[in-house]
Amino acid sequence: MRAGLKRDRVRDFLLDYVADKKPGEAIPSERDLCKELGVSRPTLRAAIDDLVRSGVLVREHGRGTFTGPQRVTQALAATPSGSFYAPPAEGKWLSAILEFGSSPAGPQLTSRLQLAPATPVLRVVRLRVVDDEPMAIERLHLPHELVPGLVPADMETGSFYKVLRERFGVDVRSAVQTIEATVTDETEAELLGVPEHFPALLVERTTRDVNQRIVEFTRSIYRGDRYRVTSELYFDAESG
Amino acid sequence: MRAGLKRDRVRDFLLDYVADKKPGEAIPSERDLCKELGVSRPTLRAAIDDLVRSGVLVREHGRGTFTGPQRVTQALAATPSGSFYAPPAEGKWLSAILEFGSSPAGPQLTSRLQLAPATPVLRVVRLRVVDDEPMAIERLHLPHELVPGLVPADMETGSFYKVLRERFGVDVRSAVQTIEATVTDETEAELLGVPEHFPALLVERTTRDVNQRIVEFTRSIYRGDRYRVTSELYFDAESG
DNA sequence: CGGGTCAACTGGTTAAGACCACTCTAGCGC
DNA sequence: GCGCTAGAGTGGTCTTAACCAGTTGACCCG
Repeated sequence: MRAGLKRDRVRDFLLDYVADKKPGEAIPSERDLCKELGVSRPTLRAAIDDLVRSGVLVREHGRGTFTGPQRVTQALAATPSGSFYAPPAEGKWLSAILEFGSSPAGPQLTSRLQLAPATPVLRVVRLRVVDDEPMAIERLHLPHELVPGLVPADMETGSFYKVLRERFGVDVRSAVQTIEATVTDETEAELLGVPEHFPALLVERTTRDVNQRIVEFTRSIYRGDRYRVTSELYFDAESG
Repeated sequence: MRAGLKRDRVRDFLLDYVADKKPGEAIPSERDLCKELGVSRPTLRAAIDDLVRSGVLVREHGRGTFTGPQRVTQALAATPSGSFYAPPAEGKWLSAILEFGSSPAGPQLTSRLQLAPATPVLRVVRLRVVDDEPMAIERLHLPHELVPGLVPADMETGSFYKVLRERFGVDVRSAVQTIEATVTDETEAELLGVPEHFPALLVERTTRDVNQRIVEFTRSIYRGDRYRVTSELYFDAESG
């Protein structure tokens, strides 16, 4: 109940429901789910809409609603054996922490993180390295109060999201991400070991936890010759 | 009424309305628009939702709804109004056909389209233009037998997928797409009206119909200053 | 004149219900 | 046995009608 919006609670319920289903399995009909969850159909449909948009569910008119063809977290896999979010389990990833410090949010981050301008924000810049080769530069910003006692070493290896969950009880749930093309500036080129004006992907990501609180805003530069975003799209009958 | 869905008519109305507005200008309040267009607020909001998702409009709680920033944002998930194929400003898109012809598949396309090397393949290069501004270069390849009698004019306006469905009975269903960063070469720069070595997105897409047949392989160059890919992700409990 | 308060906007969420369109299947008629 | 049809079930769309939650500015009081 704490989570606030019914739509979000319904969506989370469906995520849990779908978690141990195989791709293509049917979920209960909308009318049944309404009764079971005690919400109206528009609300239920709004929740399903979210999941359809992100590929978790697939609707088929007249037949039913089914789990999507694959796990969402794998849908945007980057080339080197891992998603944009989860470094590969093989453990070859390392991060060199270039900056680590707290300062007021300032005007930019105020809107990005939806905080008051004076709220302390932890800023971390890290260079992500695989097999001694620099791959990406990540600039993370998170409300400092969320992670009291976090130290740079926590972010050098392993999954940061795991640390968030297990040490700070922050349960990351969703993210909105934009990807655009750019070229490296002088600093970025040097850090990544590529020429200046080299092709690169600029990825901005806003991450939320189960309660829809904004957990982090991250702006990353990925080497254009090492990263590729793959996705699978499904059309409904009317898409042009 | 011909257009069918009210939501779509409302969306088209708003697209026209917004067409000659500067970025950041306000549009009428939702309640006023309801009265003016004779639709209910949920319907009106559904239309606005589409445009917000695709970046045409921006909402601000308590203040109003405004026209979005210049950049065209595309949702990675195929939604009726914001797919990779029918971008937001649907009505205003034009395509200049630069090449249009058939030739044997050759070694490259043999694997891409999964055809025999001698199979005739229709190759189309088109420059996509919005408001007299070049936005992208598309190189399409499709098995010629799929679209007998297709002429260049079929691809200059409107939705190509609609033509496929209604004229040739080819029902596009899914696509696998990869996005990477690149910079324009001399030819591309000239066509797109940008400097050489300008940031751009290279998008490759393999499209299949309902029977899992490969319908097309497309390689496109999108202007980096006009395109941005947006996606929404949900994590399940175990994602790291 | 300054400052706080409140009313009137704005968008945000939810409800309950009606009807349409599509899919599948059981059962009827041949 | 085969083929068609009718109905039940599914998602798709739309309406009316509330109420919640930020934002703004006019107004009143000190």
